[in-house]
Amino acid sequence: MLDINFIRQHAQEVKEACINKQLDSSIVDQLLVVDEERRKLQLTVDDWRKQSNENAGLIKQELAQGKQVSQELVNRGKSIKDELKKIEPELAANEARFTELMLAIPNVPTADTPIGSDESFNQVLREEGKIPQFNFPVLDHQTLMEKLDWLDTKRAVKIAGFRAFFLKNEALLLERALLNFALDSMREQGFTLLSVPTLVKAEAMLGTGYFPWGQDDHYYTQDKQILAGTAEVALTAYHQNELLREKDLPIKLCGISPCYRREIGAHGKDTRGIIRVHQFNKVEQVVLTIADEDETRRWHELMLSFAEELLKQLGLPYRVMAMCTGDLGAGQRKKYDIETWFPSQNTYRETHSASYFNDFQSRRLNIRYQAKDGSIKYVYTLNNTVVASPRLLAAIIENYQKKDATIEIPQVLKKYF
RNA sequence: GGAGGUGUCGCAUAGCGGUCAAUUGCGCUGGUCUUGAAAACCAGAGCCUCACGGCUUCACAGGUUCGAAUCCUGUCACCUCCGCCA
Repeated sequence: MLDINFIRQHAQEVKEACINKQLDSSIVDQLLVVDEERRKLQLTVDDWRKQSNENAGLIKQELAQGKQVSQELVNRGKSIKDELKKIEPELAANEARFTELMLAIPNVPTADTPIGSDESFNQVLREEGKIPQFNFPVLDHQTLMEKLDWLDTKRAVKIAGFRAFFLKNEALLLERALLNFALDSMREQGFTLLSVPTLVKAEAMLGTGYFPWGQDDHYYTQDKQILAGTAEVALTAYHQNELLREKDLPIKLCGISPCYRREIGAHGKDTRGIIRVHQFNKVEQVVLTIADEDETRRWHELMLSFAEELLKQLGLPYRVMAMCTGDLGAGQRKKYDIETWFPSQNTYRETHSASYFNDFQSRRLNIRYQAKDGSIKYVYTLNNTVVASPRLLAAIIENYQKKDATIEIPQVLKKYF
C-alpha cells in the first residue's frame, strides 16, 4: 500500500506504474474520486459528532449543577443521533471502497528497473561460474534420477495428480543436505532461523501484497486459510501490528517451509522433470530495515550476494537478471532473479528471486518502528530465496552428472551426508 | 468438544455509564540544568488542518443510551481446568 498523500501528489507516476506492470490504471482515478468524497463525508460526520459531544457536555453541566436534565437537550441529542445514523453508513461504505482501491494500487518501480511487458525485456547483468563441458550426451535430471531410483513421478501422479513427485533414496539425502547447508549459511550471516506456518490467513496474503492480485495462484482450505506459496508471507508478517525500535533494526529472518503453487498460468510449461511443481521446499530470507531507500538497496545487494555465494560454493554457473516492470510483482519496487544453468536445456532457469518493497508491505501489515528522533515510521521490507528444492536439486544433478549417469556430490554438501 | 476467566496508548498497570485523550511505573523523543553523562524538572508521542480548531482511540464488529473503556450481543485471541489427539 502506498501513502494516499503520495498518490495524490504523484497520480501520473502511479498510473504509469500500473501500465508498466500490466495492471488497470483507471483505479488511480477511481481512488482519487473516492478519496475526495471520503474527506468530505469525514468532515460532515466530524461536525455532527462535534455537535453530539457538545450536547452531551451541556447535559453533563446541568447534572453537575444539580439541575434536572432538560428534555430539549435530550431531544436534540436524539435528532443528532438520527443524522449520524444516516451519514455514518455512507462513510463506512466509502471507506470500505477506499481501502479496497488502496489495496489494489501497485508500488512504483525504481528508475533503474527496465520497462517492458514481458520477460524478453529482462536484462542480463552478469554471468558467473564456468559452464560445464561434457564429452558425452547430457541427460536431463528426470532421466538421471529415474536411472538412479531417486525419483518416482508415475506413482506420485497416480496418488496426487499432475506435477507431483516422490524423491527417493539419496535424492532425499541430497535435498536434506542442501536445505541444511542453506540454513547454516544464513545462520552464519546472523539470521534468525524459523520454521513457519504455511497455512495462513487472507490478511497475511493481503499484507504481503500477494492478494488481491494473486488469488487464483493459491490453494484455499475449507476454513478459508491459504496455502502460502512461500515462507516470505509468514516471515514478513511476523511483526504484524507491532511497533519496533530503531535499535532492533535490521531484523533478519530466515525461514524454511513447504511452498504451494497452483501454477494456473503455466499449463503446458515444464511438463517434464521437477522444475515446476505444486509443492516444494524452500529456504527464504527476509529483512526489515529502517525507512531509507539507500539502506534498503544496500540490503538488496547484500541478500543477492548471500544467494550468489551459496551457488558459488555449490559450483553452479548462474546469471543475475534485472527484472523488467512487467515481471515485477505488484508490490515490488525492484527485483533481481538468479537463473542457474541447466545443461539439458542448454540455458539458465530461475532459481532465486530477490525483491524490495520499501514500505508497501509494512503499511499493509502495520509494521512500524520508533526512529531515533522519536518519530514513528514504517519499516522497509525485502526478501530473497536462499535455496528452493527440488529446482536447485535438479540443477545440481544435471551439472554434476558423470558419463555413467551417476552424480558427483558437491564438495560443500559432503559433510551433510 | 465442555466449564470458567482475561483482552486499556511501546511494555506493565488504574479506571467498571458523564469529572476519561484516559491513572501510575518503565521505556522512548525533545528541552532546562551539566564540561559530558546521570539525577531532577518540563514538554511530547493517532488522524484531518498552514494554523485556530475539530475528530478519533480502551481486542474486533454490532447494540442500548442525550452520553460507553465502563452495560448487552456476536466474533477473535490468550489463560486455567476437564475431555480428545499427537
